Amino acid sequence: MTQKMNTEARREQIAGAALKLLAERGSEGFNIADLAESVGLVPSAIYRHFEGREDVLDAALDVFRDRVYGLVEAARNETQDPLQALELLLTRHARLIESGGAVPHIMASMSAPEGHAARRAKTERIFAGYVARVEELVRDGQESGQVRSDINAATVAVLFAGMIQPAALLRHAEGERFDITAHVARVWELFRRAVARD
Amino acid sequence: MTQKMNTEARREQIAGAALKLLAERGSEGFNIADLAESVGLVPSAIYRHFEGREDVLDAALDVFRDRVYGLVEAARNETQDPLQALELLLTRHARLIESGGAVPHIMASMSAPEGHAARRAKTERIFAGYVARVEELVRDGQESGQVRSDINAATVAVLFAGMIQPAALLRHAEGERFDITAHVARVWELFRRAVARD
DNA sequence: TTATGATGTGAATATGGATTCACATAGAGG
DNA sequence: CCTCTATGTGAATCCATATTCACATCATAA
Repeated sequence: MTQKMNTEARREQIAGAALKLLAERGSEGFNIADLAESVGLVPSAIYRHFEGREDVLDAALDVFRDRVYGLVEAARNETQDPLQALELLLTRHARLIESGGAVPHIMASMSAPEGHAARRAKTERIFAGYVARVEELVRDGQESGQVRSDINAATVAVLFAGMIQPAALLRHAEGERFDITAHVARVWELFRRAVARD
Repeated sequence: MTQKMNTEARREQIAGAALKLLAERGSEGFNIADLAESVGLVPSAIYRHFEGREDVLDAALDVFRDRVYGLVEAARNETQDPLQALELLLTRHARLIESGGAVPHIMASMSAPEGHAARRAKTERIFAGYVARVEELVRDGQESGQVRSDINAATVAVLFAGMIQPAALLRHAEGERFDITAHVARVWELFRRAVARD
């Protein structure tokens, strides 16, 4: 028998594994059997720690949120320079995606079916929260004079998110062939030119 | 009984309806019963015109591809000015999204499960084809001297796609509250500054 | 007008996964 | 060392959908 664990540790382990599967296959391809196998358990064991499938997905989204928001926090703490923080953030995203992290198909959960409105709402909140955090960074940049003040911070934040999403998609589609690090470096230059005060 | 139609017309009708549902709910929430109802048929009738669910999704993706590529063609034909064509294209995307068109969650099909590799591959091809077309427009712009020639056309094309995806997501999430037209107008200015030769 | 095939219908049937349940056992606390 | 409860297991069961099938009916063309 697989070694027993207390439910708190197990929950975290399962949620993490679920996020990984979710990132690989999207919520459509996500199923309890594979999840259980990926943590060395039998399907029914999952129910010792979660109410059911939706509960697992909910927990996975929590992990996702913490990880992504954590990325923003880390970038913020690493430098006082807001523009540099954004660049750092972008790079970290690239690294996370490269390591099969997540991000792309998670957001696809936003298109969750009617019945799973809660999941959808949660994903939307996470995305909105992310954009809001980036927006704040942009505002800081405007106050520090590095970012043009004649542009809308929210718009910039959405554009920033737009640098990540398609890259993640391409990475998922083309795999190794797509050099996300190089792409991100190039697209950053474009972004900088768009938003930096000359 | 619902009026009979010859299979060609019916197929088109069904594929169009399927695309609509897909855009609203994603492939996870897509089911034959709702599809049938949306065209005033009974579920089993769908099988008179399609092999099965995957076949329907395949046809819906065809409609999507034609529509999106058509947008690019239309923008191209409307003006000789490549940069203006891109702006037109962006605006048209916004309008398509606004009218509940599609785009966002379709691309989420890229995360189709293992078993549906064909669907996934097809979606990837469509996305790649879209980016390639935009890239060509960017190249034209570089040749005409409107777009900086020291930047990578492919990178610009991906960034362009990145202006649309998150906007579509937000539109889906926030609905009317998100003024996609206004957003697109603002983000276009950013994009222009990033890529236009001064 | 009528014969015929194509299209539509409703009632099965099939299937893949989630969920439940009765039973087994590890492992923490006394 | 013993007990008792939380955790793990395998075998059902349930359920939502896809899919099939026998039958009905419309559309068309001879």
